[in-house]
Amino acid sequence: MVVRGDVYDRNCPTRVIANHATGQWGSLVLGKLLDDGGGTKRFSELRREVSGISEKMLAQTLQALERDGLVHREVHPVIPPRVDYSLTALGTHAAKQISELFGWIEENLPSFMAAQDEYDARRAEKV
Amino acid sequence: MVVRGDVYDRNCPTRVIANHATGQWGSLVLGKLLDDGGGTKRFSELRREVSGISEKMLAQTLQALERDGLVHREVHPVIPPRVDYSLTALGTHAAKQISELFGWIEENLPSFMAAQDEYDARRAEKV
DNA sequence: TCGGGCGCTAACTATTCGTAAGTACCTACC
DNA sequence: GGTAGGTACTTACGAATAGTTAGCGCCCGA
Repeated sequence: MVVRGDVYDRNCPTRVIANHATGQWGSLVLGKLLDDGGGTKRFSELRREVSGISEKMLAQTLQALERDGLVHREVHPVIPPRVDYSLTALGTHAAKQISELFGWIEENLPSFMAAQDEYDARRAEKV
Repeated sequence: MVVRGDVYDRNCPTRVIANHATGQWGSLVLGKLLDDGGGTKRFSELRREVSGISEKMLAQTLQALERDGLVHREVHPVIPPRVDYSLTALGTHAAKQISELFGWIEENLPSFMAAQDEYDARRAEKV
């Protein structure tokens, strides 16, 4: 009787949410929003801090995360326009997990690079 | 002097690895490989268990994960062909983090669905 | 002998993505 | 006073990426 998702089922809505949260841009946006301890960030701040993201993808990503209830969006009707983004309780939990994983990957970069070199070397000698 | 990655830098190799590990298919493959406690899984097992993945994407995903040193690939030269995939030490750690996040998302599916409904309702009334 | 499974790969197509521009308004500078 | 820049987006279009289909050589069970 319990309602529980299953990411391994292609028809489960869980998978869509997982993709938003762990996707290329979603994960980075969540990570950056966590950075300043649950504070708020503006659209243009995120654009600058998440290097390489386009305005289109940032807008699209933020909308998906907002719909999933991971991010809170607050519009201030002033000129120039000002919109603040922050993590919800749900979003904070997700962001912490992602951020932890990313931190671990960053620390272990040398191991990954070594693995890649080894792989490429093995490939080269077999050809 | 410390070599450490930065996922927020578009030129850092860390980002590529993060994308492989958290991407749509990579994350699910890692999760499934973790499922049987570090055992091995065959190509066709993964294809069946990760619902919706195509053979092309599974092959591509496994190659990327192998190159990054997250997955170990062992070929048995028998007929019919048999290839076993398993997690490396690096991969096990990553898979645990992903799996934890996915489990949490699965448990909280109702919260996410509620957030989406609320978002959609707000949208509808404003139009 | 016919279908199916094994682990891929190659060719083709649909979908998504990134790039560049436009929007409407304001501030600062020369 | 005219131009350059900043705000938060949206739209249009070409490029990259993902998914679909088919094929490979070999074997097994029906």
